Amino acid sequence: MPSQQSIRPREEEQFLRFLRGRGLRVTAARRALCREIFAQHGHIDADQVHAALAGAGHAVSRATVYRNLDLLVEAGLVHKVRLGGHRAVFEHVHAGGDHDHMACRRCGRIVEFVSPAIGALLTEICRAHAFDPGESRLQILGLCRACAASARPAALPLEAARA
Amino acid sequence: MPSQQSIRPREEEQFLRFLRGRGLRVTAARRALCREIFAQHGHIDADQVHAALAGAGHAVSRATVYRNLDLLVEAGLVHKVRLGGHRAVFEHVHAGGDHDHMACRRCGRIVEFVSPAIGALLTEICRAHAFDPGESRLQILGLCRACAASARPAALPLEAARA
DNA sequence: TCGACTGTTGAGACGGCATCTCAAAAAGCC
DNA sequence: GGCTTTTTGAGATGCCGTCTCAACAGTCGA
Repeated sequence: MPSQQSIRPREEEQFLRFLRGRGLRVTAARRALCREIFAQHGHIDADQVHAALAGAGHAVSRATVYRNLDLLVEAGLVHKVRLGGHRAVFEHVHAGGDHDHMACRRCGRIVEFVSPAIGALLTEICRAHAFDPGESRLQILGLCRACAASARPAALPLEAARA
Repeated sequence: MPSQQSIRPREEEQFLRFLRGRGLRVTAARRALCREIFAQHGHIDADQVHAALAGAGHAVSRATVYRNLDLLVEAGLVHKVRLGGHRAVFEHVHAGGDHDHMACRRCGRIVEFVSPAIGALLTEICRAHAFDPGESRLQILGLCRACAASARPAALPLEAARA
């Protein structure tokens, strides 16, 4: 059984390898950002990364956060997800990979789900339309169990329309 | 066979009924905006609506366009779709309804597709997670047939990662 | 180890899209 | 027509993200 400690630095190692492979420089900001991202659980947005870095004593500018988040995405270590068209959130790419999201409109909670069947259907659909798929986003916006329970039953009936 | 003419005003009627039912006022701007939206085909963004109204001699402010597009969405006559996290586009809610989108990263073309199988899977997934679905967005970003053909074969390999 | 080269950073300006503000105008009701 | 309330327009504002450019700091060769 591998020690818990050995897990975290692995992504940093991968990132450094990615940087060197590209001829990019290994800077303090990049290491700190990578470490901070992988110290977080779940989904985190650029502002939260910015704040977390400042909190950890590694204040960097917003521009640097955005630039290096993009690098982490390019390195394949992090996914960028836009839920609801607003601010983007970032998440670790886990080994299991390939999941989609349900976001609660009320409390903002994000739940991940996996459906290999949907992936297969998408591949089929793209083939049928001669469309070369790069990336797919599947999001369900609605109410999580807790918020649905506390919502007034007939206040704002959520039409089941899919957009 | 119903005349072609009878089709378009139907949405305006529905919109006016929606407005009256809500105690909202029927204004020239609202009628013009509704008429302009349903005179367009396919997807149209707020700026295009704004320009179309100006072109038709019914200039209204951007704020009014946004406010009333939201009303059309609330009325269930129009869908608001965010593709790629950028500017939102609006489309008529057709009778067939319930479709998703493929957007070409190069030329911006939007192709709609329908997959009842995916709808059924989503319903199932939501039930499994006790999640009350309001709306789902499924988008595939990639290259349309024409753009894929003209793209350099191995220039920017599109990773098939799903985010 | 040192210096030079070149990529990276920070601060703030900037950009796109959307929303907010508030006085003036218009709709609806009597 | 007069009154009340909603809607509108113009522009400010906000949010999220990107760009600019001078100063800084990795990296590499000598």
